Amino acid sequence: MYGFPLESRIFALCDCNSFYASCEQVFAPGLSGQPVVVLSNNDGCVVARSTAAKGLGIGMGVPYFQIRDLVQEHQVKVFSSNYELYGDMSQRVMEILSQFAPAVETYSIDEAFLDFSGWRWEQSEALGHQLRQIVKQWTGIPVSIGIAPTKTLAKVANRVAKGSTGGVYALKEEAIAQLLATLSVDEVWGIGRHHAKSLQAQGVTTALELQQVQPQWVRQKYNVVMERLVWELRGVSCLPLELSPGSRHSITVSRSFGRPVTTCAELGAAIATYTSRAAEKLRQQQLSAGAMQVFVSTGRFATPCYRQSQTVTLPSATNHTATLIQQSLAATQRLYRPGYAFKKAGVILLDLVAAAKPQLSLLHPETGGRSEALMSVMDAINRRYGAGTLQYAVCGKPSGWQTKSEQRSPCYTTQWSQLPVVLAESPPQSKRPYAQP
DNA sequence: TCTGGGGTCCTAGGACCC
DNA sequence: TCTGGGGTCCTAGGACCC
Repeated sequence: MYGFPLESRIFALCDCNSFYASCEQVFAPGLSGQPVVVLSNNDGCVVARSTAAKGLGIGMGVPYFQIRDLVQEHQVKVFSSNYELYGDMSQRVMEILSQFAPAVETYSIDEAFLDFSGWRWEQSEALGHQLRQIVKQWTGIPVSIGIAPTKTLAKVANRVAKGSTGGVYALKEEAIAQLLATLSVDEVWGIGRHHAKSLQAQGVTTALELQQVQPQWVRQKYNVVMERLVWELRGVSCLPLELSPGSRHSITVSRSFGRPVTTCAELGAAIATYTSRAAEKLRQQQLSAGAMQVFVSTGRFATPCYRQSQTVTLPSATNHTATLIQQSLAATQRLYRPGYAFKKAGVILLDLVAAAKPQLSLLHPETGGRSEALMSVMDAINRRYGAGTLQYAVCGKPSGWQTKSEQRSPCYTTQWSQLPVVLAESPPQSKRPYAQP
């Protein structure tokens, strides 16, 4: 009806099923087929459910306290999240995919878009099945694969694949309209709660109706993002595969607290810790930040609600922990208001540029991780080589502002200070060298 | 009592300059 | 004293994703 671009493309979306829950099941084979849920950082909400857990009616994002009875009754196995494990498994899956597809875009920790354009439809489908089998065999992770002429349609196809026994579904041109008619508009990739409600009020309730709406109207009423989406639903590819996602635009570290925080000192301690972690990420990626944002807030459901942020332009781009902590603490003092119960805070590093100077980084010799002891050594090094002075010590025993998983984490109980420390000097990356003063 | 964390992109509106 | 328009840059906030 609308026709495809001359050079028609084929995209595949490979999505790991119940990814975090599947990872846990890989390392506890007895749990295969059992109800398993994984909780968010503070053991607050459900962030992944195995198929059996979904079958019990446990919803995504549901607060844990609401399902506690259900968990007991059905002996659901509950895990706190282990992002290092999931990151590692993700990498293994992505490596396998890159061996079998010419171009792979890692879209998220558990999803990748693949370019299948070189193949015919039948070949694509066969390749999908082959890939699915190999990923399962080599990593233990089950995946679903949706194949279609655009990324947005590949998302739709993936939903079908997830529901089918084969785990692979190819959406050909002639089947698009029929499938979209069965999909409600809020289930389309890129249509969130807000836009769905607004569209429904305009009489656009299914994905097919959205496909048939005038792109110009959508652009005027909403924005260019949704206009692209309409074209994509029509089979016209507007979202290319992003193979080399440019280096990060921002780095965030934020947490909600285990209990309400009311004093400025405690709030500062939390923010100093987050800043330290953010600076670490910065150095790992060989970047420096030109600005930073600090934000604090009471609980989302609290009354009165207080939510404020401060953006600070740094005198010069830096990735020194001490300098960044100094700035973040000053911002915290400006943001703090007595009388409020703070439940969350965070730090966002902005205006990232490639770090010009060689950066010193410390890694645990065995695990490659960090510890408080290492962090304080790192601060000492920053003090010696960097410009700022350390005003705040990032140490201390676990307390309320650490999450439950952090409190459980061995990095707060092991005496790593007694272990030898490895000092590595990484060469500068001069893609966009930062001007020397 | 207990409600995640880390990102991206777009737009509107204000400040500022010529 | 009165009166502009257009361009750019920046920021805050909204909306979306997993």
